[in-house]
Amino acid sequence: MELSSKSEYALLALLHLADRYQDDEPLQIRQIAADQDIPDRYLEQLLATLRRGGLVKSQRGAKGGYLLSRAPWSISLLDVLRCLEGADANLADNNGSDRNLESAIIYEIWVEVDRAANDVLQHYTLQDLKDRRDARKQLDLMYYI
Amino acid sequence: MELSSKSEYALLALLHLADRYQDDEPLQIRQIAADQDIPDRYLEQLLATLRRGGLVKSQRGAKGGYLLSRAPWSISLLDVLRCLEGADANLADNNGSDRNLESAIIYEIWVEVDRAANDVLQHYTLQDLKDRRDARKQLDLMYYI
DNA sequence: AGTATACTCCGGTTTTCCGCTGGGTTTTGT
DNA sequence: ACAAAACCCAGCGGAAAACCGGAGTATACT
Repeated sequence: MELSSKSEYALLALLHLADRYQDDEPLQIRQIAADQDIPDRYLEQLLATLRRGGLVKSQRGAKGGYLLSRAPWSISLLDVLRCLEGADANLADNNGSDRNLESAIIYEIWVEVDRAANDVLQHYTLQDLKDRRDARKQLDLMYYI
Repeated sequence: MELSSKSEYALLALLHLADRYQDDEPLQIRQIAADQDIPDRYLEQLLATLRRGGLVKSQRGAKGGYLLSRAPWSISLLDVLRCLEGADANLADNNGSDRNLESAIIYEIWVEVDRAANDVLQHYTLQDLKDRRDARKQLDLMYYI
């Protein structure tokens, strides 16, 4: 139930990329890392994972950087988190089918918990995050005036 | 999103205790540990935590052991998990209120995810687990005949 | 062509946490 | 008195998370 730094960093970066989805100017790691105060070498790894997962595409060389490969409204938060933890690849995924009855029951409940969480994550997209942030910005501005 | 051994062990132990909630004969750590194949020294710690959380009470000395301090239907799985992770005590719990706007938004979503998961956990009690297990036992028996 | 800029790949390090173990103390029934 | 249990505290080993570094490679710009 803990939001890892990994997930947060990735989402922040993707939000950044979503902001300039229109123009095809790529955004550099250094840029994102500096803006959001994220260790750049670590962000690099995460973006590499996201690239392998097909969520972003990269442009190498000078003037290079990263771009969102799909539209912001087509990328759910579940997509992102799945991509990140899918990289760790829990191959030894104990489904608990071999354990005793009590453990199996507990595992069943856990599946329900997981589904409930995933339902929420699936229904939010990067665009939703962007919209919510922009709305909040607007609001803060109004209070200021 | 991972069911820890800690949580599973605790639930298994509580389920055991729920089974003999009627009689006031306490159940020993060794007993539970042996039945469910749990390292007893570790289980000891977990039960201590559950005791401090008020979910079980203990009887010291010979013929001692543990008893459920409340009725099985009044203890939700959320109660149990909260008790366990509350012990770790994330005192430095960053509510993200100090961070920037983007992080705050992400944190908000995470709160929703957490609530969705907790809703499921809250609505299952130890009694529910017990009932479900017993029903499953019944079912297996029928298949056997 | 040459150079600066950026990603890419691969590995190493540090820190943190989980699961687990051990030693010694205190309480209680017989 | 003795044994059986909970209690308390402290540490350990491995794995994962978080982070850093270096050498290589692709690309743009001049």
